[in-house]
Amino acid sequence: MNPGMTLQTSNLDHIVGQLTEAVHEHRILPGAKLREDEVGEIFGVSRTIVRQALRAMAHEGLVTIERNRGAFVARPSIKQAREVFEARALLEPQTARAAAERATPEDIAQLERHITAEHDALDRGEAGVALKLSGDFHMSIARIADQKIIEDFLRQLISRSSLVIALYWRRRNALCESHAHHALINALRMGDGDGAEELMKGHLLDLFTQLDLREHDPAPTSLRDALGK
Amino acid sequence: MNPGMTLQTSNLDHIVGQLTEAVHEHRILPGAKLREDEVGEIFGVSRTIVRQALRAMAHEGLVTIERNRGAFVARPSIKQAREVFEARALLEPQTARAAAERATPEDIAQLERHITAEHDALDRGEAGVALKLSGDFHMSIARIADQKIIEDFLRQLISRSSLVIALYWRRRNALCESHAHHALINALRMGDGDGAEELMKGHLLDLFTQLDLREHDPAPTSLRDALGK
DNA sequence: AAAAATCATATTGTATACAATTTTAGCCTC
DNA sequence: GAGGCTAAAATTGTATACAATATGATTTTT
Repeated sequence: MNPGMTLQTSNLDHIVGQLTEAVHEHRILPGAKLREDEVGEIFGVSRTIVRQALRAMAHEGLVTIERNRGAFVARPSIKQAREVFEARALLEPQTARAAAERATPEDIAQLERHITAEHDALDRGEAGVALKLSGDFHMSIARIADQKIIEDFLRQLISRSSLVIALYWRRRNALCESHAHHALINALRMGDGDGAEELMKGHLLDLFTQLDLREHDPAPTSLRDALGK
Repeated sequence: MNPGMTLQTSNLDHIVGQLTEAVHEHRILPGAKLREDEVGEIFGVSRTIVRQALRAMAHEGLVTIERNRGAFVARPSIKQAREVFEARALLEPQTARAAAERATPEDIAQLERHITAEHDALDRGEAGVALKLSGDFHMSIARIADQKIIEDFLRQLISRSSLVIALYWRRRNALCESHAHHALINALRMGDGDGAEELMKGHLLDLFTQLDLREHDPAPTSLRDALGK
């Protein structure tokens, strides 16, 4: 639309993006404290901006803010974990159907590049990166469906899913979502709405049943290490 | 849970609540500017708090923030208006079903009090208040269904619906939702999940088809008058 | 007179200073 | 050594000061 435009992303967006990515990739774990000074020093901004970022992430469900105690990466309860996947089951199958009816060849190509990157990350043993890319894959489908509001909701749900997986994922080995994602792409390519809807439904159920919804606490993380700064 | 507890709602929550209510009741119309100084003076807080409040409302979709230009009550586009009701159609029927399966007698009683208040407001000619109560009615159903996440999503959708109605409502006369709401309560009382789901689906479709999705601009509002301060 | 440029004002963006609260460490008591 | 009190330090909450930008009036130019 404006090819030469220097896609200016604000300082705030950058901080939210970096922190969000780190949480999605499990470099910062649920329960970790996000001190305002520390974050501000890392990114070279004042606490004013950091507080905006943390509040934005709190609105997305990624962060919990406790008055006078600070911001922590959220720890979804077992009930919340259930609700996250129930909500996804309500939104995503229908969205996959809409995407199947609208997907262009470029859309398909982009999804395939996504899958490739996801696979590569797994090969390199970067499970966190693969998980993050998997979330991006689901977001892409919502984008193809051209439903901005549902896309927003899904962003929150995928963020929370990442936390749920960090807390309740059963096995130590990584999620292997390639097959399900491949099948979905095929349905999208064929314009098979029914198939896409069913595949997505099954995929989400599959993910959910691999959770072990028991209480336990995760190890804390050093923020500086997680952000590599 | 703690009967004597002084339900302390923070200063910030109070401002968000007051502004949100004013928008829901159409005392402040889409496009109206919310100057930080003005809001701060009205509520007796500094711009720091006001900015938090406006950003929170932006996250809910009630406010649009334009860099260096300020915050305005959001003006959903026609496409967004459509998406709002599509999303509601995806979430609310299922939620009504869940509510029908869980509603207690107290829940029913509360809903009926709601309807009464709504009716009274209409009798007094306070269309905005009635609209706000109608939104509360839908929120109550989500609460009864005991789905916090969907409740959050629905809050955003109902907020946006209020803006959509302000912009695109066809007739000058008020929405008459009493009948649909009464029928819904009956289904909930009977524990009739199927009925509740169908009634909600029809109710939302009914609302949507009464919109006139054409462009036009609304009159601006004085903030002080709207908040009565 | 219309359009453009300029300056003054108003408003928002960010950093900093100070207040309020929590956390931590030290010390005492038992 | 465990528990509890006190004081210091660390951290967050809010207001204010200053910088950057946008807005609106005035003047200048054509």
